[in-house]
Amino acid sequence: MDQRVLQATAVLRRHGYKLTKPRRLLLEWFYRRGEHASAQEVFDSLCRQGQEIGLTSVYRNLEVLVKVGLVRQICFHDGCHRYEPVAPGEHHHHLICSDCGQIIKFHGCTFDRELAERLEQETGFMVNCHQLQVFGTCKFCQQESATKRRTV
Amino acid sequence: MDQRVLQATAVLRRHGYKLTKPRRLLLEWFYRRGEHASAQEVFDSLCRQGQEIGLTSVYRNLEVLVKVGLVRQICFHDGCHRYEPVAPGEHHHHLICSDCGQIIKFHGCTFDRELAERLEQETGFMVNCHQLQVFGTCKFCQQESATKRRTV
DNA sequence: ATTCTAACTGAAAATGAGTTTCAGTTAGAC
DNA sequence: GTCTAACTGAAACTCATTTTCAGTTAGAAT
Ligand SMILES: [Mn+2]
Ligand SMILES: [Mn+2]
Ligand SMILES: [Zn+2]
Ligand SMILES: [Zn+2]
Repeated sequence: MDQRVLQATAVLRRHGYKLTKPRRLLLEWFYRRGEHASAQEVFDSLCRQGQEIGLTSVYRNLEVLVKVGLVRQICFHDGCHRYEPVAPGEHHHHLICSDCGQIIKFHGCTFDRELAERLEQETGFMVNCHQLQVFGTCKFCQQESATKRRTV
Repeated sequence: MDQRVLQATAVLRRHGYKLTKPRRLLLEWFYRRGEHASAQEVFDSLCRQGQEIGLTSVYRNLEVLVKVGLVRQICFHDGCHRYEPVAPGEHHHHLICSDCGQIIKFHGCTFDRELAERLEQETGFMVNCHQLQVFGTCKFCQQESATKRRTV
C-alpha cells in the first residue's frame, strides 16, 4: 500500500476509525488524482474505475477525512462543496474567476503567526487553520466581456 | 428614505435595475439589521415585521444585490449561504468556531496590493476582492471539550 | 482461528437550500 | 395616462446532502 495511505490509516486509527474499503478508496483516489473534486465527481471517477462504493459512503467518509484533518473542504460558490487532500508542509490558496468558475491555486500566503496570535489574545479562540479565496476575472472572460461590449 | 438606501438605489439604477418593494425591503433590512444572515433568516425577520415579501424574491434579489456589489455572499460551512452589506471603506474577515459555528468579525487583514499585483501578473486575472476565513475553537467550546475529556 | 459486536455499508427515502415556471403586477420611460 | 419590459410570488421542481434501516465487516477479545 502507498506510503501516504499507510500514514493516513494511522491517523484514522488514532481517532478511533477503522480502515474500511470506502475509506481506502477515497484516500487512494485523492493521493493519485486530485484536487477540488466534489463528492459526486469522486464517486463518478471511482465508478468509472470499476470500484464498488456507494455515494452515501463517499459523503459520509469525506466528512470523516475532513474531521481527522486528512482532507480539506472548500466552498467555491459553485453549488457544491469541494475537497482536496491536506499535504503536510504545503500551503496554498485559490484564485477564482467569478464569471466561469476557473480555479487557480497560488502560494505565498500573507496570513502570519502574528495575526493568529493577536486574534487568539483578543477573542480567546484557539486558531487552527484558515482559507483565503481571491475572486476576479480570468484572462479569457475579460476578453469575452470586452468583445461583447464592442459588439453590442 | 435612508441615505444609504438612496445611494444603493442609484447603484441599482446604474446597473439597469428598478427599485422594487422587495429590493427596498432587503436594503432597509441590511442597513438597520445585519450581518451574516441567510436568505431564510432575512425572510423570517421581514415576515415577523409584518412586511409582505416572497421567499423567492429574497433569493432572487440577494443575487441581484451581490451582482451589483451592494451585498457580499459568504460561506461559513453551516449549510447555507450568508449575506452582509458591503460598507465602502470598511474591510473585515471572519473567525469561525469549528465546533459551535460562532462567528466573530475582525479587522487587520494582511492581504495586500503587492500580492494582488503578483497574482495579476502571474495569472492574467483581474483581481476584484477576497475573503478570508480563520477557523478555530472558541473559548466556550475549548472548556466544553476539556470538561468532557475529564468526565470520560 | 473463532467469536463477538460496535462500527460500518449502501439502497432507498427524506430533507432542505435554492431555482424555475408562469400567470398576474408594476416601475418608470415615453 | 399609456405601454411594456422587468418584476413578483405561489407552486412545482432540482439536486446536494442527510437520514433510515437492514445487512455486513474490521478488528478486539477470547
Ligand atoms: Mn487547492
Ligand atoms: Mn462580517
Ligand atoms: Zn494561508
Ligand atoms: Zn482582507
